[in-house]
Amino acid sequence: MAGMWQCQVVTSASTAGAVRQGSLRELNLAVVLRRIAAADRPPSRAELAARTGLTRATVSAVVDDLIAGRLVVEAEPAPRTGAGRPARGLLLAADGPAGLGLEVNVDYLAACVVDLTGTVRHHLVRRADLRPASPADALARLAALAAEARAAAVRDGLTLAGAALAVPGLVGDGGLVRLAPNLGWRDVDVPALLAGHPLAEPVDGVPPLVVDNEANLAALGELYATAPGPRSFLHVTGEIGIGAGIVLDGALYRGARGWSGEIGHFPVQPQGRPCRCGGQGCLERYAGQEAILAAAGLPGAELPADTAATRLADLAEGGDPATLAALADAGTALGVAVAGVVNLLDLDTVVLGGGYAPLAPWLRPPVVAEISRRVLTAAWSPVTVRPAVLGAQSAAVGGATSVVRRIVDRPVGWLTRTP
Amino acid sequence: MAGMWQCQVVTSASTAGAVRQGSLRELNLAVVLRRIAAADRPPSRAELAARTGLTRATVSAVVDDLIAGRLVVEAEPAPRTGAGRPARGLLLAADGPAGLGLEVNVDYLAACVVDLTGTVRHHLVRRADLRPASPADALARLAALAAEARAAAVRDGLTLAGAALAVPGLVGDGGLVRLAPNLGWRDVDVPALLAGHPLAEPVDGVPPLVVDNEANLAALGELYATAPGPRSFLHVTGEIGIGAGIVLDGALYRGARGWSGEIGHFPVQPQGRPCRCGGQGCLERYAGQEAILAAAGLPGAELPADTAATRLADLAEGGDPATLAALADAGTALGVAVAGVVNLLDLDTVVLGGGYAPLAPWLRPPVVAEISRRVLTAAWSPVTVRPAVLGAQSAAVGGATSVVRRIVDRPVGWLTRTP
DNA sequence: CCATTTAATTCAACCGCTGAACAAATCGCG
DNA sequence: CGCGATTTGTTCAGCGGTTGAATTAAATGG
Repeated sequence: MAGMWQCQVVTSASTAGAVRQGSLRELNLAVVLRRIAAADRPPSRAELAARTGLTRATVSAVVDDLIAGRLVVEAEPAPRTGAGRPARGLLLAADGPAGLGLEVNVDYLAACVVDLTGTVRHHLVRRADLRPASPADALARLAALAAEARAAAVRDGLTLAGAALAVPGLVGDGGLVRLAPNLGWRDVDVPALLAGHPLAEPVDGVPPLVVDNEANLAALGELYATAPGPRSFLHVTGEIGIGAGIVLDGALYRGARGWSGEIGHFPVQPQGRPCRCGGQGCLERYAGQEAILAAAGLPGAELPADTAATRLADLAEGGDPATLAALADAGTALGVAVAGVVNLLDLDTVVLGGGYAPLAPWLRPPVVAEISRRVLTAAWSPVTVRPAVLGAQSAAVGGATSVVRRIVDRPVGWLTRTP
Repeated sequence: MAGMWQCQVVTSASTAGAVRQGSLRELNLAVVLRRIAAADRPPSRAELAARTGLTRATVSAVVDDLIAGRLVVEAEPAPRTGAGRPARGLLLAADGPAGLGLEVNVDYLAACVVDLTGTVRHHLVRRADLRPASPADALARLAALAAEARAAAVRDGLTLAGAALAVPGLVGDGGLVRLAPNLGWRDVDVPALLAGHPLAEPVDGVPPLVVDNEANLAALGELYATAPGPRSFLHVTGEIGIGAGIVLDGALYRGARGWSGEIGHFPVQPQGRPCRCGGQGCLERYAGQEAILAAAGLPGAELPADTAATRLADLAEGGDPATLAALADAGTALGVAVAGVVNLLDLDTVVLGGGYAPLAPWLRPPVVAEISRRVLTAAWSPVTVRPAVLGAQSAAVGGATSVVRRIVDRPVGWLTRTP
């Protein structure tokens, strides 16, 4: 709201369709459910009414719908408050819909199940070098892992409401992976390759699948895991490539075609090292995994991403001079890029995720230094730089959470779907 | 808070309040009015009903409200169509509310009046070197110009619904100008200095004032002037400093504190020329007005912004080698920065505004070249680079338009305000 | 001149929120 | 132990606003 005074905030004016009679209930279901999800302790109907501005009567009716739809349950132990009839707390249901998060990466496959409360109920990881595997083969193995996760969810009485697949590459419309360089994928049509597998077809209770970039889903995971934390931030994922997820006002910014966040080719040294992208001096050539390993004098450029980060962290912990210097240089390059982004987008939080998370103790100081050198507004309000709270494989968790988060944001979609 | 009238999509994770009964009409007023504003020819009630999904009965009721509130008029000459009762076209009223746009810049003051249809009804410009003037003096002269514009609007039967002031600097909450380096302003409290002047106090029919960055308002002006054009783009304003307005999905992105768009200190040459910001090799030192003039061998670094741009354009037109080389270098530097932004935000349109607009014929080629070199996704879909359709002083027009645009986006605010 | 066609209005029905009254459940005090 | 105070949650008439169909309005075409 800066730059504005006498500022009228508009309450959700959609450019899309008209607001029909039923939309009222649809919107209020979302308002109440979001409030329940965001509360730190189970709120009562009366409290929700006071907070939202709705009547207690309306809140009761809305809550009845939510309970009937298995999205909300009443907390059994009534929390003793002062005088008066004791309130019945409302909680998100832990045994209702759940989300399935999947990830295919260079050296592992992952699947996880997250319930409506955001709890990770299952998390399966299979290490495997997938670079030699064909896309069809990799996806077949992923489907098997997904079936395993789904069976575990069913055993818990959960209903999978959808699935999200994280891939390290550019994703186009319809689940088409245009390019995933480190996997060696190009124009891989994921739904087509999964045809026949239960994941791909929305029959029965089987969910449809959305495919997204791993950096995007990791950023969403961070958003949900830190709620109510900052609602706008930059989430930088350092792997072989460097990706950024941009969260603006609580929503992931995807860009015109869904390809936002390409920070790896930010020019940190325009006359510097040539890059395979055709440019020169790209960030990736200074703060990418291979560049850091090379600068630290480590041979294994073929190391798995998290192994590489752990190796570097161990060496830095031990005070290895070459590693410390490599990390300082990488942090400076990263700081130049991050400062540029912060200047452009006026963000107050930067999250170091993926392989950068374990290296944050050494990367953070140079990043902070570059920010305070280059960001003009840093003098008025500081920029927070911190490691991601979710560690590696946060993309799968973020994807699964985004599935259930969609239900919280628009519960009518779930309510009208269940028999 | 991201923005003043940023269109919130209903399904977004907004913490907004509850939807009451009256909100229904409020939202539908906006839906119908926006549809009328966006139509290329005056739509009938029946057509609006079909497009929005509302009933004809509802649309009629809504339109009655809008006509009663002087926001909409019926087009008199009924456009002859085929058989059946002829439709009565609906238009935005040209004699209802209007917006006042103001601009204070280094070498001129401007005021303009824009009516609801987006037509610029009046545009007053006073050339004056404002650098020696005190903020209070500059604002007093601006207030006189505003009064003149207001009188002209009243003569046309227009009602000013609000005013927006563009300043070349960082604007904080409450209309506080934190820093406007080229004006020599620091922590200037605009509303306080205007106290007593009719602009500042919302008495009578006199509008309240919002203060905003000139690059932001210029970008909004471009958005409205090109509608229905691209809904996401980067608008780069080249003056003494370089500012960027970021429009994402039809709304100006303001950043966490309203200070987004600082592109002038994008690192195009990290080991390059030192900059007054403390960094090195900032874009401003290569593509700012002073840098271009110096490289072209022009002495007058003190030239007014538009004069400087015109001078350079004239010289380039005449084939002056030094000027052509200076513009090529500036374009390359600009292209490096723009490519970084496009990579990050996945935008498909870049607009060269302000002083860059007349120089676009020479700046565009190197910018395009850098984009195609450095933007990975450019291969799949091209990035458009073009000059701004509004010339200089577009910020005042953008500000005035933003005032009336706010009414279109939330007509209930106007309807409940008129006696 | 009348059937046809499309536009706009009217009106009873209905949906969902409101506000107030009422029932439920617990605490505090005598 | 009992009764008022207090707060929660539900019930119900009322009402704003949309819906859908019927009705009126105003043109074209044979």
